[in-house]
Amino acid sequence: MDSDPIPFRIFNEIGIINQLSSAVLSRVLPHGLSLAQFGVLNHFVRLGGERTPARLAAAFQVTRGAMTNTLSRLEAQGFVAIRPDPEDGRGKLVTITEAGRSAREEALTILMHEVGRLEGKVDWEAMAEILPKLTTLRQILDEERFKPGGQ
Amino acid sequence: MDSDPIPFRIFNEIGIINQLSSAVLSRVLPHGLSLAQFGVLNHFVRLGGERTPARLAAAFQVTRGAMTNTLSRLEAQGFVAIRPDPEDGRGKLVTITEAGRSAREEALTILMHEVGRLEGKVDWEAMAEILPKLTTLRQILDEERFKPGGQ
DNA sequence: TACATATAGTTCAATGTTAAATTATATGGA
DNA sequence: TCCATATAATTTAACATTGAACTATATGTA
Repeated sequence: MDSDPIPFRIFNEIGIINQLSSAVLSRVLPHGLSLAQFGVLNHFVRLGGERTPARLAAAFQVTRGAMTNTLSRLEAQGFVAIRPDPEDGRGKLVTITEAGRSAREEALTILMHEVGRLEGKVDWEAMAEILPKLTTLRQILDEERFKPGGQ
Repeated sequence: MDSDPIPFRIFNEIGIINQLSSAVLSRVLPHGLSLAQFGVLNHFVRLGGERTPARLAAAFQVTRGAMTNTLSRLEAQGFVAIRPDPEDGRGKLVTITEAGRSAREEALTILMHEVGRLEGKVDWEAMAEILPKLTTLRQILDEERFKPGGQ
């Protein structure tokens, strides 16, 4: 591993961190929420308004099929409301419900508590410093079309 | 997103980078290899010798079920050889075959080429600097039992 | 020795993802 | 207006993963 080229080592560490963190976080989420589902609720709470499924899929860098699946489950639980787009017969408009807000609130509390377990172990100051570099890398991968098949 | 606590922002960026990078890398891999399969072949080329499935599962931080699946596919393609452990009736011993070495070699070349597309775009010097911090975070998550259900 | 417990590996259902095919609606030019 | 093309969303098959249940073998202790 030490002998691997830097890019491979970076992608490898990132893959493992993602595996470890998402396994735990999704395990503690309430209401059977997945991380993807929580992400959508969070998105709505912070940005407000309505979004088309296509726009959500783009925001989360997943295919529309994946977003259809996520939204169906959220709708089945009553956490989002979906209506036809009055201005585009092909489209739909999604928004969060009150139940969705409550679920997101509860989930956020639990996630914060779980992450709190790492307090004193992880040097979050150091992590804050590397965050911009991660963001830059993410943006480059995104722009470089080093990304899923655009559909 | 800017308003999220640092840990969430870190895990979020890491999740997206992982999604983008693994989607592309697995798409270009030859012989229908998955990243997990490539990882196992790579492991054997670099470390040599034989390993039990359990040890491989631990090394890659996946469940044994997942490793059973990965090894079955590798064996079906003739890329690894699996034999009973002569010293433990429950166990098996896995190693890479010549065909596996060739496949890994070819895959590595293709992956390097794909990553090469990012040359001049990504500042790998900066990435090399954050690597130790990622490694530290990964180790903490690992030790903290902030990890999948141990089985 | 015998039994309780631990460990190795497999199998299964459920979930989330991609990629491709499909249906429905928009849009822009001939 | 008509048609070619683009876009929105869904559906489906294939796949990797988890977590739990299961079988088989080891190990340690009474």
